[in-house]
Amino acid sequence: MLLNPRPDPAPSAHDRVYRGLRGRIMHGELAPGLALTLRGIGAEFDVSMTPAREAVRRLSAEGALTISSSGRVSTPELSNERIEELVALRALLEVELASRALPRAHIALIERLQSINSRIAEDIARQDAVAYIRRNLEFHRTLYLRAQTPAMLAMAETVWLQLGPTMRALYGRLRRKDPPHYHRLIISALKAGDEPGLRLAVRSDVTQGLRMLVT
Amino acid sequence: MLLNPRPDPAPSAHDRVYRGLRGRIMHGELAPGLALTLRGIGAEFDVSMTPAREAVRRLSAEGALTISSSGRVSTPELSNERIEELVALRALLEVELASRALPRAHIALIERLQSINSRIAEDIARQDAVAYIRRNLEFHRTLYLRAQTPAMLAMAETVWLQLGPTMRALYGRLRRKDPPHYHRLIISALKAGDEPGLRLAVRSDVTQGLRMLVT
DNA sequence: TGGCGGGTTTCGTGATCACAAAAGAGGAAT
DNA sequence: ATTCCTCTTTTGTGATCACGAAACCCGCCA
Repeated sequence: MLLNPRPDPAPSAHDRVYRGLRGRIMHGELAPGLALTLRGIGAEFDVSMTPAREAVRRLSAEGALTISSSGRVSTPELSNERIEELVALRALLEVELASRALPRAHIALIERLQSINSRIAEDIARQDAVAYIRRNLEFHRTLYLRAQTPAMLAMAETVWLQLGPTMRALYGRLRRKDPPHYHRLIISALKAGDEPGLRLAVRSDVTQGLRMLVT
Repeated sequence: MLLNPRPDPAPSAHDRVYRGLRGRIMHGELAPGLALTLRGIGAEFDVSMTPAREAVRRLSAEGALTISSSGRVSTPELSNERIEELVALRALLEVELASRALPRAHIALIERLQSINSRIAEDIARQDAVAYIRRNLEFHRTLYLRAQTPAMLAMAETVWLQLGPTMRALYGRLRRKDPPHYHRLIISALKAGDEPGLRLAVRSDVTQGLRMLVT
């Protein structure tokens, strides 16, 4: 028996479109309020309208896209109230995820987090907002994977997805020079096995950018 | 200008299908592991396969349906680990929702909750599992609506949706005779403005059924 | 009695098409 | 210069169809 030769020999068309769009939205490559068309998406991924529509509908179910009453598709423009709510959700879910990951966080994981963190510093030096967002989410996901709670992680990723376009608008405006301070606090708390400190550090890291978002 | 005469003159076909299936799943009218077909769904709602497929894909994105590698659609059969995780998510989200609703809970709301609660007692006496589940969720939704946090409420409903078929299997097995004890505790805590008591009561109510679920 | 083939039916996928509604462009009237 | 109207283009919706693969049924063989 071959071990995992290619478990996905023929990925379906709608899944390719879904994954492609999802990545761009989550990583902030699409500005808020950007209009999309089914035919355009289909042409871009070289498929017909049918799989494009399925991908769009799935993404709108996850809050990654909004569909107007007339069916027009666009990236969401979030109100301040909704942004605050989504940040509160991030805090709620991610504090729990970090807390559950803590007892399973070995030294190898911590080293991996430090490695990601140093690459975040490079992205900041390069002023690459998209790479920064992607790497920042990789930092969080790497930690939360250790919680072994896939449904909870999926919910957190759904929140990231909804905040994607808005985060781009934020970090494009923000001229950051230093890597995120609270990431170092998270790593320290992990090393020390300090759960209250970890919860506070994660909450602070998630909440930190909120002040600049609310205009 | 007419005030809200009929803001929805022509509901789209896929939305009708989506809402119909979603209600049945959330209220436990479909057993876990039940197989569905796109053509069957289309025939039932009198539409073609296209809107049926969109509705199914949206529901699978929300975890209300599972799609096998060959594309077959069925209601999910949850493992014990996933059930525990979803119950933990319910506790996390709903405790927060209740806490946010507390300062806005006027007497009219509390009376409405009591009214729903007494109707739950009737459903129990009638041994009507579906009505019981629906009314129980109505109790929780009525409270959480006061939190004025639509994204958070939507996440909680998504969790209910995923647990729908499993809850049916549980409450069908369980021969309950008394209305849920913790609902009375929730109402008492609301009356007293007792936030810690409210959080504990909600958490207990959500967690209570778990013991029987895990075989 | 229990497992194994082979043919048949059923099913999901994705492309295409007709239709209606919405958006956009461009000019005329004020 | 601005508003309004009309014609054209663009867009989403839903039905239909061909195709390939998966599931099913039923009889055969051990």
